[in-house]
Amino acid sequence: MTTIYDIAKKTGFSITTVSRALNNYTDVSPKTKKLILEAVEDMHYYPNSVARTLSTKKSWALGIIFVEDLGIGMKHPFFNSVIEGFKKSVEQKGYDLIFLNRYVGGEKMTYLDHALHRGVDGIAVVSSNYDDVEVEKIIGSSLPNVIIDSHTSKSNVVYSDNMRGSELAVDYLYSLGHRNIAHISGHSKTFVGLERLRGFKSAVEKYQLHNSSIAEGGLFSVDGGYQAMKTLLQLENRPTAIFAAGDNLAIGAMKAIKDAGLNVPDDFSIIGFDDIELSGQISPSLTTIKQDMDKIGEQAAELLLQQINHKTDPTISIVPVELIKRETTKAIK
Amino acid sequence: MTTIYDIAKKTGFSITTVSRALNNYTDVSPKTKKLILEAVEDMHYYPNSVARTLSTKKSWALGIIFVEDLGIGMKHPFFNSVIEGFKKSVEQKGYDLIFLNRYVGGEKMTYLDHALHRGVDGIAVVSSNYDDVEVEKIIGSSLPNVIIDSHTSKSNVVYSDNMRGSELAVDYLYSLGHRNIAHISGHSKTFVGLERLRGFKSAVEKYQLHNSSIAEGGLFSVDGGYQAMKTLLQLENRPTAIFAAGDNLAIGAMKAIKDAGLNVPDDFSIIGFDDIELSGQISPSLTTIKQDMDKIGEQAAELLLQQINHKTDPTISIVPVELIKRETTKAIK
DNA sequence: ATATTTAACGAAAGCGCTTCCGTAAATCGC
DNA sequence: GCGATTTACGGAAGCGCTTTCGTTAAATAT
Repeated sequence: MTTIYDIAKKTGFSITTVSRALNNYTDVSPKTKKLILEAVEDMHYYPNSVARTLSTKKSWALGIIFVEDLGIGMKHPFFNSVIEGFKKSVEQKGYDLIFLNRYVGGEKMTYLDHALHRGVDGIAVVSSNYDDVEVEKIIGSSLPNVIIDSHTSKSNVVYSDNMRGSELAVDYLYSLGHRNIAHISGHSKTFVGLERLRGFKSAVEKYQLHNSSIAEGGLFSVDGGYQAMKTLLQLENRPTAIFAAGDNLAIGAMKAIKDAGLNVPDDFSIIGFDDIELSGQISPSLTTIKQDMDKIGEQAAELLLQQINHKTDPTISIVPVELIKRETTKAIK
Repeated sequence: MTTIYDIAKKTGFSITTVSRALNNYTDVSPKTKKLILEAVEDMHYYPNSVARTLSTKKSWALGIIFVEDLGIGMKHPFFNSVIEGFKKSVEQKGYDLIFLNRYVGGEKMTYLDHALHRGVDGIAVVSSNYDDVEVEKIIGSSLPNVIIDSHTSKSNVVYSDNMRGSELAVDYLYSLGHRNIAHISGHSKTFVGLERLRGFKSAVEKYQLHNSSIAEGGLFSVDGGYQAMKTLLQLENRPTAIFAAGDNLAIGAMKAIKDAGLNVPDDFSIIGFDDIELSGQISPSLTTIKQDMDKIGEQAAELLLQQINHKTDPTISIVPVELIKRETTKAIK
């Protein structure tokens, strides 16, 4: 491995000058700078980021942790999209992304300790859980951070306009003539589950839809949606439309309907939330509230880098959602 | 930030002894070790991994780079599954995962340079491209590495038993009575595309299916499959079954068939390759050759760590595949 | 001409850790 | 009991950088 010393020896300058040349300091003459840069090229030198980090306290690395309940990790269709958006943004600014876990050398530690140990410049948290103690620690720390899909006033947060999404869904269903609209809700320990439910209730209130029912869908899994729909099917006062708090819930519901010998959209109109890849591919394709995952990732990156660079105050960013009309919704006859 | 010096000062021992106590060296008495560990606990000390890396040359971080042509990054359903498997395995061994890009401080550099710069202990490459010059550099370097889904004799590689997968597919189609089987191939610049094609040809040879045709599906995209199927539909001697080199290709083909007013599986039987999440959810659900992504990730982790720890020779690991029978295949009448 | 500023560079300390080498005290052999 | 090992610890160098503080020579001002 070639070091700054090798460059110094080859060019005859001191390591101080070499370092300065490399970092575009002013007090090094154009001539020697050129000489040094040539040597760098020749010897194929690249600075050791570890050494640099040790002396500058800046690692140019961002930690990312994500807590999700399905146990599918990176396969999570919403989170991986957000992370991709985040990754692209921060990479452009020269940051690397490092996935933090809770093990270091076989020993468990907190995410925060791990981040501190690694010396990351900031940390992005994607967490569905509302009050994860680990996440709380991060929020309360002095390490710059941004929280995605949860809420707190003490840190940067970014999430979709969940309430508005619910309204859009109910508005559309109402405009199609539906008057008995049910909601399959997300788990109440999740921020988004709560928000979407709140939005639903508010919309239902707006239209005076008093006979609307709500079924708990759990942790946004297909199976959760399936089970919730089954209870909805038992109802004597069956809904004609279902707004599910997540696409997977909606897909599960569709399965349950199919298994019951009924049809979407003829017997039930369905709207999901997320617009994951799958939703456009299945048949019938799912009408849904689209979250702009790329944008969420970008926003998270921006807020985080802002805090790192300018020590800004906690800010909150709410990303607009959009109704995507597809085949699972139909005017009532 | 508390350092080893703080612990030394508090306990009255030298930093040498503190360091030794922390690293389970033998020549420190149980008594002082206990004292030091208590102080560590009290002061909430955790070693600075940057400093440690600088002096030990071991970063406990693994780089991961992936090159994929669809531009979807982490959203890639096959790759993200593999990465998840890899991540889980290496995390257990105490390694962090760091995503390498080609930019450092705004300047472009090679992946290899970046890895060297960051001081990772090893690097995993998931690349569909057969002869990416960047990947070649990594393979040729002295940095431990493992290549997923490509082939080389100069490094560790792991991929599915692609040829066998093709055989399984054709075997099954043949057993259902199909005698005119077409293949929608993956791009010839990808290793897996080539291998699956090879397997297809060999199976076709085995059964003497001389009128089988092949359509180029390109880079495993849904649209590629759609286009390929359209050319297949023009054929005067239409196939009765299609084996696609990827699930997305198969899904695209199904779309084309549907758009042509035809039906799967009544008019065409279809088999894909991958078994991505989507395949089980669409309707009709896709019969496919399942790749064990978790296993691929695990194997990659194992080979890489082996090379890091014991400097083993390049080894190749081929992961078994499995036929998953679903609804897109049907016996010919 | 001399005094003063400026430009261009080097010495050395320091970031937080590991580890080689050395040494005093405790333990052992007989 | 005395020399030979062990045991338990500390000093100090070194990992590859950045940065503060000088220093010298050239450029400028007086």
